[in-house]
Amino acid sequence: MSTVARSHPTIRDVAALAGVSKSLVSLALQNSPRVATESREAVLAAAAALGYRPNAAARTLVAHRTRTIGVFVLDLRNPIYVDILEGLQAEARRHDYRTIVVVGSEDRAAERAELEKLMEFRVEGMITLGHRLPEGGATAISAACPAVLVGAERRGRDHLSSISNDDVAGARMAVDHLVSYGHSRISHVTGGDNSVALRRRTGYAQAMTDHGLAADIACFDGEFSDEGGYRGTVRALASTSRPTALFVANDYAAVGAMAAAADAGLKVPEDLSIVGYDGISLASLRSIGLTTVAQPLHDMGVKAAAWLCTQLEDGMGGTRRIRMSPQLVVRSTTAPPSPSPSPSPPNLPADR
Amino acid sequence: MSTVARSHPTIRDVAALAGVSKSLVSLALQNSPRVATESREAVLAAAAALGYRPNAAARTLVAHRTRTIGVFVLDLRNPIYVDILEGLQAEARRHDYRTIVVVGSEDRAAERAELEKLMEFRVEGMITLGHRLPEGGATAISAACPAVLVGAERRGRDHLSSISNDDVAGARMAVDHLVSYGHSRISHVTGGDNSVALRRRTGYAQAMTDHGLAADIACFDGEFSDEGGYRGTVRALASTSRPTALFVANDYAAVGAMAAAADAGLKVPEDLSIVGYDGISLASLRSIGLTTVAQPLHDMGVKAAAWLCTQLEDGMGGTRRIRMSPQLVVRSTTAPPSPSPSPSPPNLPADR
DNA sequence: CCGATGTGTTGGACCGTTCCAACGCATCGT
DNA sequence: ACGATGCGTTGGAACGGTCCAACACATCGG
Repeated sequence: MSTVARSHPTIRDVAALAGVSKSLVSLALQNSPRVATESREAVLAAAAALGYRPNAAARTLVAHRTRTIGVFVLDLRNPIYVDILEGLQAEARRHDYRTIVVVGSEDRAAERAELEKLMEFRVEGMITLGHRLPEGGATAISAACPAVLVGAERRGRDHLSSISNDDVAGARMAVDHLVSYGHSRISHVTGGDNSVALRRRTGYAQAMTDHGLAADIACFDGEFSDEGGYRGTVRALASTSRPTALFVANDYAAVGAMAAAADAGLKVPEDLSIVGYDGISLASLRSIGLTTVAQPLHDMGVKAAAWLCTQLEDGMGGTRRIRMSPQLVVRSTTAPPSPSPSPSPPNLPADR
Repeated sequence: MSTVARSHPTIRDVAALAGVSKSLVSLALQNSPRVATESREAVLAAAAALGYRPNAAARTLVAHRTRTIGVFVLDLRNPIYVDILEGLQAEARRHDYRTIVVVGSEDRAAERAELEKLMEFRVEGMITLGHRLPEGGATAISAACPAVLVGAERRGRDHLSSISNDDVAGARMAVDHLVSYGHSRISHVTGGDNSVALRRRTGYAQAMTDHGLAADIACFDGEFSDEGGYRGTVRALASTSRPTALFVANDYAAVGAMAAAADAGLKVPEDLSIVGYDGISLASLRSIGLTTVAQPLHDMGVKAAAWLCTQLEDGMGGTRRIRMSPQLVVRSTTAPPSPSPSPSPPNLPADR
């Protein structure tokens, strides 16, 4: 009892059963005011009886609209994208747009093909979260439809909208916070040489300078990951004038930094204060309680969708670059430096 | 220079430019062997010149196939679904199927509508990760197309395929591991009363009984979350015969358990061993290093897609229930119980 | 009684593809 | 010289909807 012939009933089948023309069925289903209540009910009943579902392909073919926007997400493992995605979908829904999500993949060719399929589906707009578009991909996309890049800042030339948090300002907040606690030997574990990491580094350096701590600027190479944060922190702690506080490029790396501190026998925050960046939910876990600079992730998603939808609705082009302000969230990994600067450094972890 | 008229060129435009008929263009683009090389090149050149992209809607309308499978994901915040999703997409791609993802939402109506759209798109099959389908949704879906439920075990009646890990066996692994370390006072912090949590609890009880530890069975109400694990653990530690080891219902809750242990002044694993469940990447972070029962997440995704695709390709119906074996991953939160069972319990955290 | 007006319904064109039957034209065997 | 064969190409039907012009029919005002 399950070798069902999965052929879907069409509008004609409904029409036949209801004893009306297919045109009338169409009208009735869009509940046009000009169909007689009697025939409307007949149509509805017939449709229900047959389990009729309109065929989206046929509809979009004639309507020339899909009311769909494509979303490219670099990496679903990174929860910041999930938060953004959520905001974005809610807002799109409000404007009566559907979203279809493509997840970035190791296999660049497959990824590219997937994007191509999106265009063949005739998505009306695109939003990318974490852009690592195939070379020329950005312009290829923007040639086909309006697009908004989230979490990326575009340099000058191309006409793509973007929306991002102000990394420079965020980094300054982190430093300001630590300075307000009385720290001065504040080091930075970087997130690599991508543009986001670079901006955070810049903000760090600027803030230190502004506070008259230019001499204490010290950056250690890290990465946007647990491991990267661990490695950078090991090096930072081994340096001659050991920092009393660390600004780490993102939350994952900050968690790695906490592990490195523990391995070095340092207590957080007593012996070492740590500030992360991003505000992922991991940071708020009880056993972590990381002080961090939180991006307005949900809001960034909302704004991105809102702007894209107005563009689509008003048919107006034009590019906008929105930059939003992050917010410091103080938890339990920061505190004033301990009064007694431990004179003999405790056992350092083996450098790996 | 950017008020582009975004009207897409059609196959006719290409034909006109190449000086051939639209039929030939169609043939050439599917590179049929029977078009002259000369005209093929003309077509390709014209298509490139115009930036032609086939219209997926038109294609599927006539082809009656979308080569697309719909995926419903309950909650992207839970990384186990992301792992499954990844495996699933890779496998689907191998079979030349595309996937389109719908994310669960608070707004049940919106969620339902989204699912409905999926059917209107004529996805050929469905996979659901973490089923919380609108009532009757499961059967509604299976009436429209073949479906596979991942991470759910179906009871008897309906004809839906499912694939899950063997929670009972996994829970036994956790207990066996702790027993092999010499623990006997092993308590369980539960994951609530959903079916998955219930099965894990059953496995725990069975294993305890098998080891002759039936008298030591003790379950404390928790939840699949940081908070839930914390609360359950606080209660477990307050019990008269304090456990030396804890089997916690999932990894998030286990992380909460670690926090509770720390708040109680207990060291993990010296004073308390903890085993989680799921094998999410959070568990492998340096500062956590959780011993856990890992589900073969990626593989579950692969198997789900593989089975669905064969069903679609061979047109054969029939339901399968696959149950896969989880695997114990030993890290640093488990150890033999400390020889001196601390006589006076240390300061307990305030119950909150 | 007739034209105007309005209400409910209908056939058919159209959207952009794919596919099929049929075509023109060389080439070939007899 | 002529039918058969093959290759390359073509028009047109179909897919399942939407929408428009046109229709039948009743009602109404003058």
